Amino acid sequence: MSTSNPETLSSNVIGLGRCRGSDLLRWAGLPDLADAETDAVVFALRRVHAGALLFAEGQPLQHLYCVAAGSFKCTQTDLEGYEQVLGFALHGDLLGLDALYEHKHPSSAVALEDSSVAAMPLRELLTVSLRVPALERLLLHAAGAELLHRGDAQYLMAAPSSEVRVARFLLHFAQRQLAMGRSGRRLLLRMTRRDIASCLGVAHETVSRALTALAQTGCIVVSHRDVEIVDAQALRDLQRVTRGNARPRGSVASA
Amino acid sequence: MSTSNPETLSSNVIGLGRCRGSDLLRWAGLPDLADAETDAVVFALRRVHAGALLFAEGQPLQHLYCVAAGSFKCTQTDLEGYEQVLGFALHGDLLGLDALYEHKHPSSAVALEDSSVAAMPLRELLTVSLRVPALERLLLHAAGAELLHRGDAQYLMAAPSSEVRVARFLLHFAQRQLAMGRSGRRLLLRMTRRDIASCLGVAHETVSRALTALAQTGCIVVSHRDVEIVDAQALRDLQRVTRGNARPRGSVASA
DNA sequence: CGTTAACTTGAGCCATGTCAAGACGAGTGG
DNA sequence: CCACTCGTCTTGACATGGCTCAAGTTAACG
Repeated sequence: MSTSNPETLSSNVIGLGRCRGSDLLRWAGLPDLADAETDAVVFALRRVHAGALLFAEGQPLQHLYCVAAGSFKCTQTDLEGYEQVLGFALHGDLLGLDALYEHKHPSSAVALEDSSVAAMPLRELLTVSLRVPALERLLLHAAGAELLHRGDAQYLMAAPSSEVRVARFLLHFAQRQLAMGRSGRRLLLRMTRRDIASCLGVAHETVSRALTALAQTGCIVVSHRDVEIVDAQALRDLQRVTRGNARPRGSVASA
Repeated sequence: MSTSNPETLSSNVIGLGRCRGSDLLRWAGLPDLADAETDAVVFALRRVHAGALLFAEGQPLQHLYCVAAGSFKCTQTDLEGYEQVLGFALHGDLLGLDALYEHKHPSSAVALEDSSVAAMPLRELLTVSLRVPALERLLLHAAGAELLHRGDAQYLMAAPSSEVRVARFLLHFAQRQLAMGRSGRRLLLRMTRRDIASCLGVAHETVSRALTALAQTGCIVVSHRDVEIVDAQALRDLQRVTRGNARPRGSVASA
């Protein structure tokens, strides 16, 4: 185990049994809505060990979950058993929203590391949210955020070249890390290359090669799942490159 | 218009200036929630001509819209001006939900044909939904549906071969047509090949070729934007084909 | 310390993107 | 009603990026 920095880890909530509605609002990016009323609403925390399933495809919707600590991958399995990764959930993200249609989970959530979530019983949530407008706002805000993430994912997958896809993925991930107060340079990818590949719609070998290629240009430094973004601008510039003019031809862009 | 059952067809609402909350519930697939209370809630209908913009990227969120008649494409434009198609909205779908995060539209909606939408002022909606639980349910149901669509889109884009992507697209489209009471065999694609291509993450020429290829196998009959699914099972069978065993031609004896 | 999964790297070939040209259809104006 | 124009769609030719298969290395875990 290499992780030794306890301050970024929200170990304080892990182990405690519960959290308040106002906590969720803060985690989700709506601190202004936290008040005495939402303080009064409490939810149970639930630990999920690395690799464990939070909920599975096809299960009836019982709870919505809010990521308190750790991270998850959301997947869908097709008839042939191929696992499609839809996205990754970090601190403050809600899990299970896509089950609101039909009240049945269309996707699974698997913890990528030891994590904890706030479990929000749907039945209770629906009645309480009528009394507490802030909770309704939270749900809609989170749904909007989730839709944004999916849109971003489509944008990632639509990139013309695999190298661009990986570059966009890293930038996107850095952006989210930054939004939750962590470093936007140092990325700890908790998911496997295969997960990333599935999410981007390429072969996992291609992700490997793209990372190596990006590292050779000096944009990033890669060490296993530890990625440092050295030159974010260079990464962004990559995106305006299409197949045709992909070759930098040794032209050193005036810096 | 050939459809002769006036209940499913919403041509009656076109031209009329308004519709009721209970109408929206029925369109969205929640007929059981329609009652006197939701009958009392009225929204303005708004006509949108073919090719016209319903809302544009970056605009502040004023209304959510529910498609009463016609269809729309949802797009996102990146820095270089490339238009990414995120999906298509049909009768009963809500538009603008992804703006609930930040109250700013991250995507645009363009009518693919002469259409009409119910305009739901967000401010009013948020207060009224506290009184009328059915409306809150509608919002969450629609958000779930939208998330499902996005997930499906990712699944489409993740297919290994372009032929499979197009096959999945057709099946998916047929499924949605069927869900709203139309034929699941006869598809009228209101969008251009280029739109489909963007949505699937391939070149528009590739969509053309894939359609031709599928037509040659006899699965479908294509005439311009009019597609008939002749053998749905064959289309589905295609999906279990990966690149390696795509052409099970006379298996070549290992050289 | 042994076993397994994850990751990297290489080689070859096919699908698909790019470029280009032509056919078709819809809409417009005379 | 026809001629004209523009955008959409189709088809072809070619180069190449990325997928498949395969082997080797490293890290993780019991």
